[in-house]
Amino acid sequence: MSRSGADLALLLLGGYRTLVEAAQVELAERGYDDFRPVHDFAMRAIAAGADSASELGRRTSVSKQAAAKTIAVLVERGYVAREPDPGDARRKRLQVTPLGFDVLRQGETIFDELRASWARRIGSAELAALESRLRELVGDDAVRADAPGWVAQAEG
Amino acid sequence: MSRSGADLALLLLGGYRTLVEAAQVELAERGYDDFRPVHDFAMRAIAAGADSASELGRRTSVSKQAAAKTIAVLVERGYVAREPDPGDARRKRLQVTPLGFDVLRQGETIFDELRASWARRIGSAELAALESRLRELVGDDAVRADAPGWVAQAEG
DNA sequence: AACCATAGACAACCAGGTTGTCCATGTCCA
DNA sequence: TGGACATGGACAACCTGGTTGTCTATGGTT
Repeated sequence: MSRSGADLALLLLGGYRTLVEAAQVELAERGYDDFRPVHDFAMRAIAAGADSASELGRRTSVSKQAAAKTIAVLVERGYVAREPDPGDARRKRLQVTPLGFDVLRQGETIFDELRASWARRIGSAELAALESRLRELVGDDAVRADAPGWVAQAEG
Repeated sequence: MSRSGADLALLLLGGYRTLVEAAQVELAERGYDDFRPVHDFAMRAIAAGADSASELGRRTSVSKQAAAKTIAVLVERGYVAREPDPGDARRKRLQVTPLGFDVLRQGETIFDELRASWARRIGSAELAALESRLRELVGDDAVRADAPGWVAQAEG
């Protein structure tokens, strides 16, 4: 029985952390090493149309320089391709590669499996209730929005 | 209605982040600038008896060097005092100062107020249920343990 | 043609971590 | 008592994921 607000915060962090750590381990076992939430965020934004470093920065609430650094690692790992934009010589067009989509899909699956295992433990209804209370409290957009800045940090 | 495991993770992160950001802002308004969870953790460990950098490192699952860096900022801000240990010339004894206890107490109060405001929004019973489900899922020790490494990162 | 906005590269810096090395001190044991 | 080992802390170099500032090349507008 926690009466303490600080404990509540730690429980929430603990939940996030538990899921992410498990996902990271599982992803590593499937051959995608050192894949972090920040990479996932960036790739999703790119897949969703952020096709340049500046645009990625804007969409993820991060400086274009920070975005460029993340892109550099994604390119190096083969998850994202960067090629000159034929229509604008300033830009380098970004594209998620097939390998990149693989890791996105697997990450998604893993998180869904983790959620399912939680549902088995406390019951589907309870989990759904937990989610909807939380959604009420933090708002729907906490889920999209500028998680990255934070996500970057809530890792290990 | 989220079916997605990824959304669940983001909701949890969003919750943590919402609380911490609000607390940070409020603490800053009360004159404690740039006080981060990592500082809170370290000070609590010191107050609980981690009276040297090495010991603090052990208790917070961090290298002694990292602990020393954190201590340096706490000392610089006057939250922690560091003085030679009379009984062992290798050690520097750490102590939370009265100012340090102030900020701890206020942080605690702020988090409790935030929790209360959440309780007003979704109902005490609902919030308590949310906490106990979460506790079931992540375990009690997620609340204590080695949050620091993570906390360090789940900031802004 | 002149001017301004934009994309991206590069460099310096910050926080909070890591590892490795080193020295001074303390402890233990033959 | 002396030598071996363990411990505390300082220092330096490095990592990641951010920041700001500056610079160049290109594009768009008037």
